[in-house]
Amino acid sequence: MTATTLPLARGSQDAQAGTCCAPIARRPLGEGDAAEMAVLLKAVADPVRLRLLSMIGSHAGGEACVCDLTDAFDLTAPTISHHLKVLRTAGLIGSERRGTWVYYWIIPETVNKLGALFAPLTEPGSRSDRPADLTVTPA
Amino acid sequence: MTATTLPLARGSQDAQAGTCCAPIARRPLGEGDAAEMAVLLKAVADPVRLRLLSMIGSHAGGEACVCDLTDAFDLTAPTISHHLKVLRTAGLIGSERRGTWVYYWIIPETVNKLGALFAPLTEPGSRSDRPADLTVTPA
DNA sequence: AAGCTACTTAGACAATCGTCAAAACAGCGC
DNA sequence: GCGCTGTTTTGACGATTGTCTAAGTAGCTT
Repeated sequence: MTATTLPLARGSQDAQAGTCCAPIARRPLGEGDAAEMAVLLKAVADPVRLRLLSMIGSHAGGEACVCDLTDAFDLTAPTISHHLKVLRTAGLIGSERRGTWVYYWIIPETVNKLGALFAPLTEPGSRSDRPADLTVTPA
Repeated sequence: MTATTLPLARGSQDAQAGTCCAPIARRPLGEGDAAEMAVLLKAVADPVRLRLLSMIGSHAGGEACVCDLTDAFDLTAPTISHHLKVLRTAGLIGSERRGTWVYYWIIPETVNKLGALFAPLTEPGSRSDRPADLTVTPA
């Protein structure tokens, strides 16, 4: 099998690649968008998968073979393979077999969705620290 | 070797608030940093908690009481309370009781850690040749 | 104080997750 | 072909998670 591309269909209003929704504190996340992003987040919410993703993304040449990854962990090969499958199913990485080894690379569009979700709000004049006070007088 | 594996959890060396580590594809994530970020990500890797966080962060006044949040879900109050506790334990939100109601607000420093981790990949050609000096606006 | 509302804690349950050992699959070299 | 190495699949196991009901705590109003 070759590089997998997850359907991840029906993003609400994502006309742009690498974006699903507005930053988390900009506007309430819709039910569908939340579900979609949760799938992505579940895939990275594991220390092993986080390190795998990071090792793949920062590896020279932009890709890494499984043999490069396994030694860094105290886990069996099937477990590493399982984690890679989770990342691949989520659309975070792609894979391809070339001869003996299988290579993995990051799919930046998907990673960028996460970055966009937690993008800092640079919008001035809004809260972002402690609650104002009991005086809730909106402008 | 420097203190790469500190027994006390405390984060590697983040003098910078709202930042834990370099972006995920910049350099391999350390074991401790990955564990720390995974805790944060697990807290957010749920559609209900994602929406809660978003509803709180985007609520007028910068805070929301539980009564504002419960109606949006088809879940019992204890379940909502449980999810809020998970978010609060992770340091993503703060809470305070004022009279009858309990108010929640976002802690942006923690959310920014997630944003920094998935910061967009800029130059796909050059990696790890710079010591990752991202400077987040200190609020 | 008694009753009411808002919210949290405690305990239980099925479902999912992370891990492993064993087996299977895919290429390469002899 | 046969054996060897690299990677994935299968099946199983305990641990964790999301949800509920029931009961508890905190504050207001009478």
